[in-house]
Amino acid sequence: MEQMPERMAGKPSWLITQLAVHTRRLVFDAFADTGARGHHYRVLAVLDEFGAVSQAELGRRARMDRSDVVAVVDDLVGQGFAVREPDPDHGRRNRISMTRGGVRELRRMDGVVDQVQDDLLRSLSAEERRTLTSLLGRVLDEHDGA
Amino acid sequence: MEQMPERMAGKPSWLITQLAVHTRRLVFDAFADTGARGHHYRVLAVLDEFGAVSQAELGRRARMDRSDVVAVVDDLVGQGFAVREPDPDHGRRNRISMTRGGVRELRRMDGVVDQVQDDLLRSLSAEERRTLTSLLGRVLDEHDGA
DNA sequence: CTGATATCAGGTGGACTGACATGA
DNA sequence: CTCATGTCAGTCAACCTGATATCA
Repeated sequence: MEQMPERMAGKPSWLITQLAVHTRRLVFDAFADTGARGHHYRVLAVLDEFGAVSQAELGRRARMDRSDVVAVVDDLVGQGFAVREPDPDHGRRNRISMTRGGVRELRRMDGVVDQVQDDLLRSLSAEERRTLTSLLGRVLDEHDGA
Repeated sequence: MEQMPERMAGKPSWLITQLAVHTRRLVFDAFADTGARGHHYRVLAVLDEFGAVSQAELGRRARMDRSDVVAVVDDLVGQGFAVREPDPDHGRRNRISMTRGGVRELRRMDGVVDQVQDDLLRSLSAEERRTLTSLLGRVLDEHDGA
C-alpha cells in the first residue's frame, strides 16, 4: 500500500476516520452471512440492557436517528427478534421488547463482534488495549454530552 | 444524553465508530463556509507531499476510490486549485498538480483541521494525545497493508 | 399552547462495485 | 493476452432534515 501524506498519518482525527472505515468493513463482513447490520446490533444491545423502551429512547441510547429506528425495528420484528406493541400508558408511544430469538441473536452477534475486536486490535497488548479504550472513551464522553 | 449500552461503551470498535461521526461533523462544519470537503483536503495533501501524480496514485495515497477521484479533481480544477494534464510519457495517464491557489487553500485547511483537532482532543493532555496517536497509528498500520 | 412521539419522504457525503474504453 | 488507467453509472449503510399526525 502506498504511503499516505504525513500530515494525515500524524493526526488522530484522520486515524480515527480511517480506522472507522476498516472497523465498519470488518463488522459488515462478519455479519454478512446473515444479512445483519450494525444498526441491528445496536438496537438489540439497548433492548438487552435497558428492557422494553420506546422507539425514541431506543434511538437516543443507540445514537441513531428516529427515522432510522423505524425501519430497523421493522426488520427485527420481521425476523422475530423483537416485538412492537403500543404502550398501554401512552397512546402514541410504542414499547419495543426482545424475544427469546432476539436474545439468541444478540449472543451470536456478541461473539462475532468480539472476534472483530480481537482482529482489529491484534497489534496491541492487553494493557495497550485498555489504555486505548480509556482514552477513546474520555474523548467521546466530552463530545457526547455525557 | 441518555446512557448507551455498556457492551458498546467498552468496545474500542464502537468508540472509534462514534468518534468518527463526531470528527466528520466537526471537520464538515469547519469547512462548511467554503464548501470544502474532506476529499478535497486529502487530495491537496497528497499533491503537496508527493508532487504531480496520476489520479490512480492519488486515490491510493489518499485512500479513496478512483471513481471518486475524478469528481474531486474536477472540483479542484474548477476552483483553480489543481491542474489536470495528460502525462507525456503515458497516453492514458493524467498528471495532477497543484497551483499556487491550491497551496494557499491547503494552508488554510491545515489551520482549520488543527483547530478541529484541538477541539476534538481537548479532554486529553499533550502526553495522552501522543499516546493515543501512537496507538491508533499502530492499529491502522496493521490494517492498512503498510 | 408546548413538547414528545412515531412515521414517511427525501437528501447528503463517503465507500464501493461493475462496466467500459484505452493504452503500456 | 494481461494489467493499469480514467470515466461513468449506480448501489449502499449511515447520518440527517423536514413535514406530518397523534397524544400527553
